[in-house]
Amino acid sequence: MASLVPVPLSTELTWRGLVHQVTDDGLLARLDGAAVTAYIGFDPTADSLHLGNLLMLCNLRRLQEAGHTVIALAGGGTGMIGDPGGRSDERSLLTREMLEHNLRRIEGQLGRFVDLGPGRGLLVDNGDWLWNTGLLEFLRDVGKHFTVNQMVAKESVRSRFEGRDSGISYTEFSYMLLQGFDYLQLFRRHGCTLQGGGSDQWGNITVGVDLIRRVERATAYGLTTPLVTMADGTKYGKSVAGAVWLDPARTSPYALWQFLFNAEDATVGQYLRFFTWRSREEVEALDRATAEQPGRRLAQRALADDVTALVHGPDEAARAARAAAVLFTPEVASLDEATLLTALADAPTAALPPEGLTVAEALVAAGLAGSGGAARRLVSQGGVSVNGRKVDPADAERVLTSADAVHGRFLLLRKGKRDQAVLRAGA
RNA sequence: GGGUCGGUGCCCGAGUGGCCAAAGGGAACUGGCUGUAAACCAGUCGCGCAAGCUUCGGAGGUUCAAAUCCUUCCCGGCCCA
Repeated sequence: MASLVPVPLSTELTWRGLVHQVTDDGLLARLDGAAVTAYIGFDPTADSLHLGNLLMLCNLRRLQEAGHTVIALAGGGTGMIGDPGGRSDERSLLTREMLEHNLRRIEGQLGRFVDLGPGRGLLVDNGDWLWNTGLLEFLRDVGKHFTVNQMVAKESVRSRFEGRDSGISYTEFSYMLLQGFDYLQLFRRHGCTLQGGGSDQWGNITVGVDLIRRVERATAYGLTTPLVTMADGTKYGKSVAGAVWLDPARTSPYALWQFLFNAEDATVGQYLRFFTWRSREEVEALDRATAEQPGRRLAQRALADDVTALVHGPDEAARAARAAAVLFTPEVASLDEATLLTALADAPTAALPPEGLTVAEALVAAGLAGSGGAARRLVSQGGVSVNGRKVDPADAERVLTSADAVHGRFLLLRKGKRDQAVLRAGA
């Protein structure tokens, strides 16, 4: 995982396409020099980080590997407010209990991606200062440095002014000041002089940079990364079922691997640059492979293997890859039980009720169809196979018996080309 | 607090007493072509095998009949104080 080649960090970030905007053109050169302290914030809006956050985690790690000190900031304070950016409507506030829960879970995840050793990295919670700052103190020390005029001009706020039926509460309007205050705190406490984030964070980051200049008369920097999007322009990391999470309980390693493996040709190269540690030569070779032999999906496989390993470890990645290989073989039914068992360990599974089920009922039980009608529709459209064999469109009501189960225990159901699930009997 | 406009299916959005399970678009799903891509083409897209049932912010009401009318409550936008 460590970059063995001594490529300057600025070069590294540039060829990977990770630099979107910088507050000062001199920043990249500085990154190749003496160690700086950098931070990126993560708000605990859910109890797990997702694929979108992973890019920021990767960036932190790249900074760290280049010798810089990194701070992962968990937004125990800002999470109470909610960033208005990128949203068309007001957020519903999290309760303090939910927030606490999310915070603990996310802090645990952050610690797995950045080295928190002394002098290497730090995990902080902005609740540490935000909960203890008085309102008057905040208004005088922070608010005084910004005019509403400039705050209103920020993209995150302006978009909420233009919306026909949306507005923005004073609460969310204040968010940028809180984030600016965070940066100031980290500057004072830890000498932090660089804040990173997605391009949607630009406005918030510059508030902090300005604040530090005005209050401390010091120069701090901001660096944003392009927003990761899919070929159709939508935000990356949202699957059909919602976000792709880093918590294996929410998104299994198998599901993560599958999501990555299905990356489009048009964007897989960008993802490899963003999310993996492959060298420029390797990535460009994979680009060529995609161009010349797209059907082999070598780039997608590399992406799925690397990122799954990064998030869940190499063993889980290998298992997910094996499960994919097995489950997408037409001969699944003829595999021996041991192979099947290991392959299925990661695939979505549900218990097989002892009584006979119709094909339609089995699909619902396995979670592949939301209702009986939907299940029947799928079968009649020819989109279902059981144990690798397509179900006749007229057979939705056929009762599956133990004779249909592989090794008497497994029912391998597949919807369409990609969606697989297993019903298994007994323990 | 006053005025005013609005809250429709995953999202946007039409519908203003029956012809409404509710137009249209997007998303999504299946099939075809492929490569477990993309694009494109076709079909599907509340629940139910069906008869039918349950939906249009919540609760009541008027009516043979309500997403559509009335009352009230909740939520949001804009303007005023």
